[in-house]
Amino acid sequence: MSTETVDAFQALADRGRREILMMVAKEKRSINAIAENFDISRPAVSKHIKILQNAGFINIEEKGRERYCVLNQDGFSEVQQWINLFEEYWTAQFRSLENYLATNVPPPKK
Amino acid sequence: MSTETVDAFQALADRGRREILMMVAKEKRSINAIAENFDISRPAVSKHIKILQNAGFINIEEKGRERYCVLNQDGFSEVQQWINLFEEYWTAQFRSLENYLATNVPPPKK
DNA sequence: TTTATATGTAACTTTTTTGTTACGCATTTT
DNA sequence: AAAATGCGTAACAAAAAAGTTACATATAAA
Repeated sequence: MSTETVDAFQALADRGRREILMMVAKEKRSINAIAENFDISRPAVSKHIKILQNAGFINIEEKGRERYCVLNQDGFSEVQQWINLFEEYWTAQFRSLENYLATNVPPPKK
Repeated sequence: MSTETVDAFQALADRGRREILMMVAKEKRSINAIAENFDISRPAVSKHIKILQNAGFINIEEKGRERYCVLNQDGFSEVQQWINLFEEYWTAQFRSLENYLATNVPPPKK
């Protein structure tokens, strides 16, 4: 795992990482607590978490020898913003459908 | 490229594929027209497009020997829905911040 | 009917990702 | 202080993804 990924979409490409985010959304969890819920080894989970952290999806709260993961909105916003770039396209599509219906389909008689 | 990917997030993991979507959002394009805008070979682009199609991001309109790519909302919706799963988390976060401010920070004197 | 164009696909090679084990280093616990 | 716990990281191995070239096929143009 090239743990230095910073790309939000690449970070989400892995099913396991998405599951980690779901888990952490339910409640703050330590790295080991997360690893217990997966089949893969703890070091592997550790790397996934680093990737998620670098991509801005989670923050780490250090507490003694434990490190708790909490969600970070940054990564989510980045994805959301990208999705929003297409907003214009869909509304244009919708308007052209609307227009088509208005000119080609007779209105329902009440 | 294991062209059979169906996972929306995996489909978006590749920068080039995201760029293809942006291009197609601007205007309907044939496979070759898309390939001309990339450094990679046409067959590589062809595979990317198949992946995007399988993941529900684009539809193909066949027209003679050409194949035009147009956006398909399905893939985008899938991503959007996943992002929305975390809605609850952020509103809870917000409410707890609100609550903190209300109980710990004095109101500004007008 | 030749020739050119648009595209798909198979067979590989190269790069990236993902995962593992082994080990090190703090911080708790006993 | 000694043992146990929580975690990071280096050094691989295995698997998946991405790209290439070579070739096949169908449609359009000459």
